[in-house]
Amino acid sequence: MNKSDSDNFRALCEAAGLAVTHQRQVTYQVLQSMPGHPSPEEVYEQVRLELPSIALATVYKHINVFIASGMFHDVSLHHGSRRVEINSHPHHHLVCTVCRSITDVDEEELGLVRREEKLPHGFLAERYSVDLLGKCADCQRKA
Amino acid sequence: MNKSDSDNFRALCEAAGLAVTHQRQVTYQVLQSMPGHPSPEEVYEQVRLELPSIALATVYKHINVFIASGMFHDVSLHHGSRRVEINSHPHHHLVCTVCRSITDVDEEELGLVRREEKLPHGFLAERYSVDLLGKCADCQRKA
DNA sequence: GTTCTTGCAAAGGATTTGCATCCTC
DNA sequence: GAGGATGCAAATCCTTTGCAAGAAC
Repeated sequence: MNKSDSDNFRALCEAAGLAVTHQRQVTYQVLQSMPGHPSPEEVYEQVRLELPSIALATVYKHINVFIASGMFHDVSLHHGSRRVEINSHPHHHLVCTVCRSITDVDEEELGLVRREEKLPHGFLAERYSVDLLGKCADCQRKA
Repeated sequence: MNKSDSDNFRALCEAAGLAVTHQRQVTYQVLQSMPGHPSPEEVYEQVRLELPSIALATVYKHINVFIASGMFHDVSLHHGSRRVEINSHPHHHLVCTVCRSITDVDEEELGLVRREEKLPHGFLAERYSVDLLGKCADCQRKA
């Protein structure tokens, strides 16, 4: 990690009220260097190359505080457990980032239009699902 | 369950190659009657009101076969474990329903436009995330 | 009668927690 | 030095699996 990256990380930690530890710094740097959407296990495997004695639980804690501080995001903001979609009408989801509630919105109600164009990577799309991430009325009131 | 619902369920089971059991029928009917996006636990609680001796594992099996047969869907099609979003550029996801791979697409590349309109339920949207569900090039080739 | 399904208990995977020790601030 | 962070092990949560007994075809 060069000096400016390190300074940047210090600044992020200060803003989030986090202590700057060597382990945290390595986890952060590994995350920045990873392509795609790694799982905690995969991050752990990479971090372990540099810090062989780090614990998986520590990497989990790092990921959790990084996400809580907004340094990274979760790919999926849905609940942790499986959820069954019952509504068979085409619709999308209002997902509250505070209470994680999921509310359906009918496709027409959303006002979202997709121009017919080819998708990259030769991907064949069958349907699409939109998550609008924000705050539900209840959580706005409480804030 | 009235006669036409019951006939409908029989037809769905036949199409999917499933035996019509009393437990399955009750689980199906409970799912149809539930609002929102229930978890397997929540479905189990409801089914248990009618069939006190049903096992949670059975409800899990029911949900799995129903989803596999397309009678219901999963709310989230992402991987089961947590995934970290590293790409900080506004983008969306191509999600393969076969191999569950997730590929990023830049916002501009997607050609999706949202008209500025109010959202229902007083929801305050901060950002939105689109999942395009379909088959990736690899899985199309293999099929 | 054969095959599929159920209920139970046990196993499995993912994630969190408690706690003693160690490191930042 | 006080408070937060680490590593370890155990605990917890969610989900699946193996299997004997029972029900559907």
